[in-house]
Amino acid sequence: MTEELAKHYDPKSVEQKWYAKWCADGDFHAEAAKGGTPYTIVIPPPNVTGILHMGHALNQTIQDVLVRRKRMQGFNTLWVPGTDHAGIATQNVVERKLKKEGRTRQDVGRDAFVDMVWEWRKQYGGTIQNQQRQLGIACDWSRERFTMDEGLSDAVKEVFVRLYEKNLIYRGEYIINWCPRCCTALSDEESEHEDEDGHLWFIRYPVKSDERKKTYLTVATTRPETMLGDTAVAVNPRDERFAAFRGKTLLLPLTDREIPVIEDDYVDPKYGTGAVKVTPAHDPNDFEMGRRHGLESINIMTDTAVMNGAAGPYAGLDRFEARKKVVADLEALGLLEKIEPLRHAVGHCYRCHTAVEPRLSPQWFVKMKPLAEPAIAAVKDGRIRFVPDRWNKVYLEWMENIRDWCISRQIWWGHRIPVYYCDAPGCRAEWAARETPAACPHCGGTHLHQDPDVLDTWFSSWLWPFSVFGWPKETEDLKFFYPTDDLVTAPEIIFFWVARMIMAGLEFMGDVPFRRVYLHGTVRDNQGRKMSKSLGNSIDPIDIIRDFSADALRFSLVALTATGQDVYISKEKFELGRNFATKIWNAARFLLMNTKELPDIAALSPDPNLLTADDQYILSRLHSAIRQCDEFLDRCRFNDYAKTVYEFLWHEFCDWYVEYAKAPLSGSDPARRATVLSIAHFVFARALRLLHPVMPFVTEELYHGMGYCGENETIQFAAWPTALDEEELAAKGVHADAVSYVEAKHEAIARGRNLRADYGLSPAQTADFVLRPADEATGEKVRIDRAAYLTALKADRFEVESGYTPPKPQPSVITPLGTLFLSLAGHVDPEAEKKRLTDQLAKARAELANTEKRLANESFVSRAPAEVVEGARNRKNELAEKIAKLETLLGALA
RNA sequence: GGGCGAUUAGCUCAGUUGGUUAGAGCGCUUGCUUGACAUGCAAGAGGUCACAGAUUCGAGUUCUGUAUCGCCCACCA
Repeated sequence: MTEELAKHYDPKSVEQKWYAKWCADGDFHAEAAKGGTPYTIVIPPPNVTGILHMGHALNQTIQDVLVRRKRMQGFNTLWVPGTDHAGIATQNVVERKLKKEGRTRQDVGRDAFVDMVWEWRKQYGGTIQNQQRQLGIACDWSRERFTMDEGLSDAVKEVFVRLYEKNLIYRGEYIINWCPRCCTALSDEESEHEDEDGHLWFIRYPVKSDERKKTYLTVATTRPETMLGDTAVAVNPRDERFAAFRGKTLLLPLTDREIPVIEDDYVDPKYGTGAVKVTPAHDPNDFEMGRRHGLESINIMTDTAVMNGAAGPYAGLDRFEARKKVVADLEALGLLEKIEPLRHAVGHCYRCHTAVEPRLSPQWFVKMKPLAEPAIAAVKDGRIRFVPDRWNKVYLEWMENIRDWCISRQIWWGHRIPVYYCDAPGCRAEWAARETPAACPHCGGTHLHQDPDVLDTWFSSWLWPFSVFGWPKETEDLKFFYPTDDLVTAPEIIFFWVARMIMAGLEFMGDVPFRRVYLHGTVRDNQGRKMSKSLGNSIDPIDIIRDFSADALRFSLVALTATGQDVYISKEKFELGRNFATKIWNAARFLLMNTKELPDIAALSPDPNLLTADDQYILSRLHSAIRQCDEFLDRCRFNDYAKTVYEFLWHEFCDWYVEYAKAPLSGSDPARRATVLSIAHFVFARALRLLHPVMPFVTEELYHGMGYCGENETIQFAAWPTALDEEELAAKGVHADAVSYVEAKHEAIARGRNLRADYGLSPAQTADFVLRPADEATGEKVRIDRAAYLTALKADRFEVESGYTPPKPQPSVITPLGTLFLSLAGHVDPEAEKKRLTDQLAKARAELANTEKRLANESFVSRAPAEVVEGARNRKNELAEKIAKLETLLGALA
C-alpha cells in the first residue's frame, strides 16, 4: 500500500519531477535500429528568437497528443524538435542590440557580426525549448536540430547546387519586394498586403510637339514620386480617345525628360484616365511593359528608399517626403488635375512592417513550375491529405499559379549563397559549389569571391523533414523515419513552408515528406483579435502553467479548439482543465482510501458472473468512450477526444459509478466489495491511459500513486486501451440491455429527487418512493432518506414488491420504468401537482399529435429508414401510455 | 477583384452521412458545510438554429440568393 495521495494536487512539483525523469530515462528517444513500425513527426521549428505563445502551445500539444498515443500503441515513435535560424528576425534582434550601443552591423563587419549572432543564440536561443519542456512535450531532445547546424547547411548547399545545375536556380534583374528598413529583398510571401487609405493623383503630362504646352495627357497614379523614373506613358491600343497621342512624345513634368506614348494591352481603358505612367524600375507591371517595348529602367531610390541622383532635385529626400514635394511642385505648375481618395493594398515587410518598395534588383530565384507539378499531383491523388480538407483547394490554387521564388537576401545571418565568381580579368566564370573552391574551374585563377547574399530562411526550412535525418547522407534514420506521418501547423504557413516542403521532398527524396497535414486554427483573445504584444492582449502560456498547470493549459486548449477553427481564449477558460485535474485527483484519493491492498492491475478482470447492471453499465460506457476517442483522434477531432474523456471520467465514472460504489464499498459483503473495487480500478486505470496524451503529468502521477505500474515504469508505455465491441463485451458479462436498465433507473432516481424538491422535503425527512412497472402488477421500492441521492444510488437493484397498492391521492411522475409514486399525502399541494401534471399532459399530447401525423404520412412510412419509423411507432406508444397515466393521475387528484 | 470561414441559449462554441424531444462549458436561479472533491454535488430557467427562397415525407444539417463579421490570396496604375 502506497502512501495516501496529498489532499491537494500540487502540479508544479509533479510536473517538474516527471519531465526530468522522462528525459533522464530517455523515454522520448527513438532509434531506427529498434525497428517496428515508425511514427514520425517533425516539429515546425519555432524561430530561435521566439518565445512560446498560445499558438505554439496549441500546436505542440496537438502533436504531443498524437505522439504519446502512438507511443502507447507501440509504434516506434519519434518527434524531432528544433529551431529555425530565422534570418531577418534574428539579425534584427542583434542589430537592435547593437543600435543601443550606437553601432551598426557595418561598423562591426560581417564575420564579427555573424559571430555575435551565434553568441546571441548561445546565450538566449534556448528560451523556447525550455518553455516547451514546461509544456511537457515528448520530443526526442537528443535529436534537436537547428537550421544552421552543419548537417543542415550541407543539405542547403547540396540542394542549391543541384537546382543550380538543373537550371532551376537563376540569377536575374527583376522587380522584387524590397524592405528599405531591413535593406533586403523579400519573397512575395514575405510581403503582407494591407489596405491603406491613399490617393489617386491625376497628373498632366504635356505633349512635346505642342510648344504652347496646352495639350496634356493625364495619367493617374497612387505613387506620384515614382514619376521621376517614368520612361513612357501607356494607353490601350484600342482606346480611340488617345488616337491623337499615338507616336507622340511627352515631356515628363519637373524634369522635362522626353518620354514616348506607347500602346499596350495591359492598360485598362476603364481605370483612372486610361493612360498609365510607366516606371519600369519601380513597378512589376511597368517592368514587364518596359521589356515589351524596350524601355529604359531608371532606378530613382537607394537601398533605404531615399531618392538618389536620378531623382534630380529630389535626391536625398525620403520617398514619402519626395511624394509631398512632387505633388506640391506639380500643383504649383498647374499640372495636378485632381486628387481622389483611394483605398488600396500596400505591401509590408512581414518582419518590420515597413512599406515594401517594389524595386528592380539583381536577385536569385528558384524556378517553381517544374517543382510544383509533382507536388500538385501528390495532393490531388491523396498521397498527402490536408485536414480539414478545404485547405486542399487553397494549396492547389497557389501551386497552380505559383511564381518564381526570390531566395536571395541582402543580410548576413543565414546560409550564404554557394556561388563563386572568378575575379580574373577576362574570365567571368560563375559556378555553384558544395565546398569553397580553391581555384577557378575555368581559368584556374585563384582570385575568387563568393556571392555576398544569404538565402531566404525558408530555403533551409523546406528541407526540414529530411535534413533533420542527415540528408544528403543516406542514413539509417532517413530510411526508417522518412516519410514522416503527420505535420501539424497553422494555415498561415501553407505557402511559406508546407507547400515548399512537399516540393522539396518529392524533388530530393522522391517521396512526400508527410502523409497528412493537420491545420489548426489561430488562438485569439476574447474579442477575436490575434494575440500580439502591441495590443497587450496576449496570454502567456507560461503564466497559465504557473497559475494553473501545464495539464490544465493543454487540456483546455485542446478541448476548446474545434477542428481547424480559431479559438477565443481568456484566462478563466483554463479553469476547465484545472478543475478536471482536481476532480481526477480526488476520485483517485477516494479509490485509494477504500483500497486496503493494491490491486494487481494486470490481473484485474472482473468476474463476468458477479456483475450487476451498474457494473456492466460503467464497463460498457468505458468501451464506448475508448471507441469514440480512437475515432476522434484518428480524424484529428482533438476537442471531441478531450471532451469524451472528460465526460466519461467526470460524469459517468465519478458522478455515477463512484457514487454508486459507496454503498457496496462500505457494505458488509466482502465479495461484492471486491468486485466493485476491482471494477473501479479497472476502469480508472484505463481512463487514465486514455487521458494521458493530453494530460500527461497528472495521469503519470496517479498511475504511480495508484500503484498501476512499478516505480521504474511509466504510463507512457502502458498499452493504449482497446475498445471491445458488443459481442466481446457480452463474453465478459457486459450486456447491452444493462445500459438501458441503468439509464432508466438513473432517471427514476432523478425524478424522485425532483419530487422531494418540489414538495420541499428537508434532507432530514424520510420519504418512500415506489416505482411501479408499467403493468402495475408489481411495484419497486426505492427509499430516499436524508442523503437522498446517496441512498437511492445504494440500491444495487430495485426490490420488487408484489401487490403493492399505493395510497391515494398519488402525486407522481412518469419514468421509463413505470410510475413513481410518492407517498407523501401530508406534504402535497394538490393544486400545484395538478398544474404540473396538466402541463406535462399538454406537452405529451402535442408531441403525440405530431408523431401520429408523421406516421399517417404514407411517404414517411415507406421512405424513411425502418429504424426511424420504428422509433416513431415506439414513441407513439410511449406517449399514449404516458397520456393515459397522466389522465388517471389527474382523475385521482380531482 | 477572387476565395474561404463564421452566423445555434446571456457569453464561448459543439452538432460527423438530412431522421424521433437541438447539446456542452461558463454565467444565471434554487437547494445542499453529502466522510474524495465547494476547483464540489443535485436540480432549474433560457434557443421561431442570421434572413429569404428551393429540394424533400422530413432541413440547424443540402442547394441558391441576401446581410453582417472575420481571414487568406491578388501587379489594375
